[in-house]
Amino acid sequence: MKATIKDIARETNLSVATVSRILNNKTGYFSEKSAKKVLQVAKELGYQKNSAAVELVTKKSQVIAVMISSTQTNFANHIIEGIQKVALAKGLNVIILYAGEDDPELQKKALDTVIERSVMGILVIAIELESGNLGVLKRSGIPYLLLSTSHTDDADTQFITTDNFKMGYDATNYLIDHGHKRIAIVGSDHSDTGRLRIGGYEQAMVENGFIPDDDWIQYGHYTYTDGAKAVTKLRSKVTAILGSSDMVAVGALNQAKDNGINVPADLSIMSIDGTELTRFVRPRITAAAQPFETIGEKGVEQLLEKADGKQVESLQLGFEIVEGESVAVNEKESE
Amino acid sequence: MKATIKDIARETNLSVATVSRILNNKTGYFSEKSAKKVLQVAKELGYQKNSAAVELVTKKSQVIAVMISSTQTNFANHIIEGIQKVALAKGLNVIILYAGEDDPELQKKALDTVIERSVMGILVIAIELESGNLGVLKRSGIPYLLLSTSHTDDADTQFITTDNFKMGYDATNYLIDHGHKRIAIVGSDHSDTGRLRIGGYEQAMVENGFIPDDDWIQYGHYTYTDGAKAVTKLRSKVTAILGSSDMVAVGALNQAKDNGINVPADLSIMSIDGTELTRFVRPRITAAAQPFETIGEKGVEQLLEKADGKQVESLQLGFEIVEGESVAVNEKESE
DNA sequence: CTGAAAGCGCTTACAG
DNA sequence: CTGAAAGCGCTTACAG
Repeated sequence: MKATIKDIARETNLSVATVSRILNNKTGYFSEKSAKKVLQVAKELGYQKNSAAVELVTKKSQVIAVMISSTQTNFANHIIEGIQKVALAKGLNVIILYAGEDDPELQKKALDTVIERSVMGILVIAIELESGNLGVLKRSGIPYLLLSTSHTDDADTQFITTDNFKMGYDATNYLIDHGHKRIAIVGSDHSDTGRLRIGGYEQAMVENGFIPDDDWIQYGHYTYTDGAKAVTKLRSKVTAILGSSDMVAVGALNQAKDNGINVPADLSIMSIDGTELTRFVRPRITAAAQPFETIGEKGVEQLLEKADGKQVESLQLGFEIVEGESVAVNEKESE
Repeated sequence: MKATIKDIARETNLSVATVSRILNNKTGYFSEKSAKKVLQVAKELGYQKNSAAVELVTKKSQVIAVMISSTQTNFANHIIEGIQKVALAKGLNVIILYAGEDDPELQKKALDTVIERSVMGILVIAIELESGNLGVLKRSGIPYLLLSTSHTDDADTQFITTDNFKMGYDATNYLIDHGHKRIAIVGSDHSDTGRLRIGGYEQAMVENGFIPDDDWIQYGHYTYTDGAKAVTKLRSKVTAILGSSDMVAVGALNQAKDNGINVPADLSIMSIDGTELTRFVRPRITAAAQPFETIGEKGVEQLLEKADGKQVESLQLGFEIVEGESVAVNEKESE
């Protein structure tokens, strides 16, 4: 039988009101003496507050919900770590829900769960919400923010990402600086994220007078297989590949090895993400490394602002190029 | 303003009792006609039930809580996928909480959160609960199960793991069958899991007449660094290394490469876990592959049994050896 | 098939 | 500094 404040009230000969005040430390509304008694008895009884009751009466929750995709995104963990860190500091609880990335049904289910619980805010990580579901989210009135996805065509929806255009641009320029002219970008999809990365790539190419062949842009879904296929398809048409995720880059690296192509001597490979995966392979992959943990931290901070009724802006964070050994100077074609 | 059943009752000229029955589909307690009206109005009003209220009155929840370690365990995702799959089928919600592995404070916080919400069950993945915290969990009266950790000295606490002893035993025998005699096991800790794996290793060695040198058993915490360090330390004292996790094995593999040691020609490497990580590196690592998804599925099923008041047993699941290219026949010493 | 009523465990104006 | 009371949104015996 779980103890309630009623039990504590009985034991201490105080009212439930006073017990409640003491347990919530409403300073000034109780005496030191009562407090001591109550805390003592609460401990003896192993009292645990009932969140359902608290939330029902206060109509607000101390819970942040995080929705992540159930498919393998190897960076979600890092974002969550950032979220946890800030949440802990602010005394908030975090619950995580898996939702399929492309399955509107599963998205809806996760969303319903979260809305039923009237959490104080929702952070959506790397999920393209189906538009009906985005509508549900909006109408719920619960503050939300998209992390690591952009959705630029909707003014009400803020997001936090790394500067995708600049990552594409800078990474491509890094390869160009190493003497590469025939460069492919592999594994981006047709979402904003993908378009921006490709946009950055194109601008860098064009600024340097290189017009990409059609097949230098290989679309995909940021997967290992996208990278592997591209290598086989492109063969020696390019001297460098920019993978739009670490997974793409590793897929490309392994396929190259399996095809007897030497990385980086015959083919340079670079990636966008820069998770530990790039350190687990040999050669280590040079990457535009996103500040995932910061995305999570800023996410919570912005969400709290929104919950306070403040206007917040979408954020595009910076990044850095972390070098591995997967990019070589292109001797053959350098001037 | 969120709609409640009261609003629906007013609009439909029915009582809240009837509305509640219809919304919960208590067949037999309402007419088709009323049902149609209620459902219609509920939709119009965008009604979402308030879980806090439901849980307060029914005193039970439809939520399974999953506690995972915040440190990098690359297999937790797979277990969670299994959990999600079964939970979805049973109409349960899953919430995930991160808790530090070695930080009793963080464990306590996660535990409190979960107990406050009186979830229907708790699944603890790969966390060694500090004993005070285990006590808290027990006293809460909430059914729980440990996944991928064993805690054999406590009869009240059930767990689901892969057969750790047999994994150590079979993997070692696999290496012995390939002509290896000087074999190290690296990265196990002093928990039950670690002891069992090492126990299996020792038995296989001894049965084949090989007495392990002291330094062939390198303790650790299943980390990349454990693997890397062991390679440098052991040099050519052994011809094969059994990593107690994929991370250990990859660390060993990379350090070997960095030290100019050829895998598998000069050193064979094997691992326990068998996640996708073993497929991302070259050579692919031969591994005793745990059925993580099944662990998750069985976890939910057993938890539900427990919630029904049934007695459940701890489970030790089978596994299979998945071959890569990281183990070679040891020519030099084979008879 | 339907409704009135009690109650889940808590918080918080209001009054003293 | 303390208490009595109302009420959060829902479910469910009980009575009809």
